[in-house]
Amino acid sequence: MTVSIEDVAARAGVSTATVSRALRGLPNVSELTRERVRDAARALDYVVSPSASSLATGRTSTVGVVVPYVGRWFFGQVISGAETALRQSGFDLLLYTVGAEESRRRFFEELPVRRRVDAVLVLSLPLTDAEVAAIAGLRLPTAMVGASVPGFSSVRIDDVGGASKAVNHLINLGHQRIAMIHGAGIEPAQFTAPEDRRRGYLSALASAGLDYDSSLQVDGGFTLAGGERAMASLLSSKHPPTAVFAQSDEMAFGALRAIRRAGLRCPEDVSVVGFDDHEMAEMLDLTTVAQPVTEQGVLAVGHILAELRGEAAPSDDLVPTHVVIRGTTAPPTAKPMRARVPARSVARSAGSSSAG
Amino acid sequence: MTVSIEDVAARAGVSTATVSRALRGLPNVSELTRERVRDAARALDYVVSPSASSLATGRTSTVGVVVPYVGRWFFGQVISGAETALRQSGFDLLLYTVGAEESRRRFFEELPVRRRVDAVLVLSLPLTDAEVAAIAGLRLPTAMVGASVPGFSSVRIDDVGGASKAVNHLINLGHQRIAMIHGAGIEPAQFTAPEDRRRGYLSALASAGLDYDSSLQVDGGFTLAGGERAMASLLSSKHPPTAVFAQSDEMAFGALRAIRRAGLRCPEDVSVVGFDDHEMAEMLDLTTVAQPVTEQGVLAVGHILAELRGEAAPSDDLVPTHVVIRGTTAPPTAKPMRARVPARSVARSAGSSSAG
DNA sequence: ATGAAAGCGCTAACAA
DNA sequence: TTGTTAGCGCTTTCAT
Repeated sequence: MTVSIEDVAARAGVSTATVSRALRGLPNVSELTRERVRDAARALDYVVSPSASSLATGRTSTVGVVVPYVGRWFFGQVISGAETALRQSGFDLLLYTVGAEESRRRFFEELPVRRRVDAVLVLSLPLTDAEVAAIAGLRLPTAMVGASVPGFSSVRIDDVGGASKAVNHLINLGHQRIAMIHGAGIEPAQFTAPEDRRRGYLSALASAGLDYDSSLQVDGGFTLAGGERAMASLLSSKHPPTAVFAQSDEMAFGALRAIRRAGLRCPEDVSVVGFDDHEMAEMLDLTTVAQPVTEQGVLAVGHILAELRGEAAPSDDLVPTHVVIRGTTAPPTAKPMRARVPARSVARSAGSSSAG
Repeated sequence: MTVSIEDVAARAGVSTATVSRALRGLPNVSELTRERVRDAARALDYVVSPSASSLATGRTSTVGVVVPYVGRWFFGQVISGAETALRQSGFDLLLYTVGAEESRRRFFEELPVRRRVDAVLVLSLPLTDAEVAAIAGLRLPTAMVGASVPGFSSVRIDDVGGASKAVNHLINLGHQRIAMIHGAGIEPAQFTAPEDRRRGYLSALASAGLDYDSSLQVDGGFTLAGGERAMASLLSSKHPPTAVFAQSDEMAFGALRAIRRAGLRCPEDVSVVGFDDHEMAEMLDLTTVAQPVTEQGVLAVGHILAELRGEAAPSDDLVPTHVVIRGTTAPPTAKPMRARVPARSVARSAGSSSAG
């Protein structure tokens, strides 16, 4: 029924060891023999049994990918990148979605990856200490995307740089009162994005010599509804901003809605820039900070493969971001909505401020 | 280093055969012995080696899931459903994304699932005849979601019913001139959604005694841009519809944009209903046809597990849909609709040609 | 109810 | 360069 290595060996007139060597491209096999073996294998439609091979080598040629949720553009892209890179190196991808509380608990409790994978990839999942300990206990090469944990390789975006690029874009347009809708530190400690993006925001303001006004920082909780509320409160303040930097596109979407509902227009009355380049950002014509996504999966895989080969110790990657300029940002207008006299006549130059 | 079944056997004072039986819950093991074995296993932190087990049984306890693309809400949900169901039955999920032409070709050429999985799940991937033949050649239980192929189990939504429910909703609101933006048959034959949804549309019109007007059927190519063009052309016709049924939410989004750009309003001037309940539908307040998504993954898994147990032959499921009423549908207004001049068409800034 | 032993299909020393 | 052989860790007859 199933053709085994013995069948191939018999047909090629060699031993099974030779077949194994020949098919895996090991040296010390004459080209003639290798051809013979290949022909036999092809003729018999032979496929190596991964279980047998794993059992013999102790390797599984499989990487476990742990992800909170699959159906979001971002994760999909990262997974695609990872899969391509893995497949290229002959690895399979075992998927674990642990978004639901229950499944997450079970995953870290039972660790179903044990004995099943050679390495682990954790995507955008800030881990608790106990969870980190569980993963560490596996003693497998592990890489994380979107979070950094000592001892594991990691791939993250440059949140600080991205945020300051976004804010610089607004500054270059001539804005001076620039608010920020942030997501407060609701998540575990490793989720450094809110803090990093805040730092980027502050440093951009500082290096432009702009005042820092704490009343211009509002919490949007990283949700659309939160962003809407935050924007509404900003608009109703006595001295509203002319531009807003939202720490996520979702919050920016909410902000757009709030602006519309307040009877104002974007970008004529208020400019908005988001962060993420969410799938819908293009559709809603949102200026935002984009990150290379697929690449992060590829990089993470690079890390674990290197570790697997014993070539490298855990290391961190910080990937750059760039501002995608769309229709929600424009120079401030000298409208009565603003109480202060705007400093005008800064060249529009949308393209020039694009950070590559 | 790694603890094996022998270690457990030694510690429990039984044979390896007994350990195997005890741990797998087989009968013919005294409760006392079973407890002893369980304790030993727990104490040693024993985990069965899947490779060894696979090699011995010929089963992999793994299911291959083939999907064109991971990062879309729909696929994510289906995968989640499938994974939960699989995990519950002790199966792992091996992921294959074949969206890219290249990866798709390689998948069906090399069939990397051979010897690796016990069954295959194909999600929303209309297969060519050659691809069907390749999968069939695996001789593995196979289920498809979103397409039906003779010989394989399948799970699909009731496209005909869904479409007619959507159109009935419009009819119940009082609409009489109801257009349809469809996606023509660009895909392989198995992609029956366009045709089925058209049938639902027609049957709803027919049973309401409404006239059928072929000029009210426009192609939107299943894209946002196409939907926008289609809607624009409908609006510019001499006798525009008061309501539109779009065969997909994406096309509906485009339609909404066209309406806005024409200076009209939805639902005051035109009602729009979509199909899919896309992630963004709620955000854009789109009335649409929703389908149970996670459930389709669960059902598909049910099929293959049943086949795996030899309990069932391939069979088909048709899952129901329901209309989600939101803000884009309303009764037609009495006053004749006329397009106003778009006030802001010039004000739009560069880089916004997302509708390309 | 339990044990002994023969594989499952491959890889990796070790020999030749 | 190639062959021999001993595992890898489990399951499954077949005995007992």
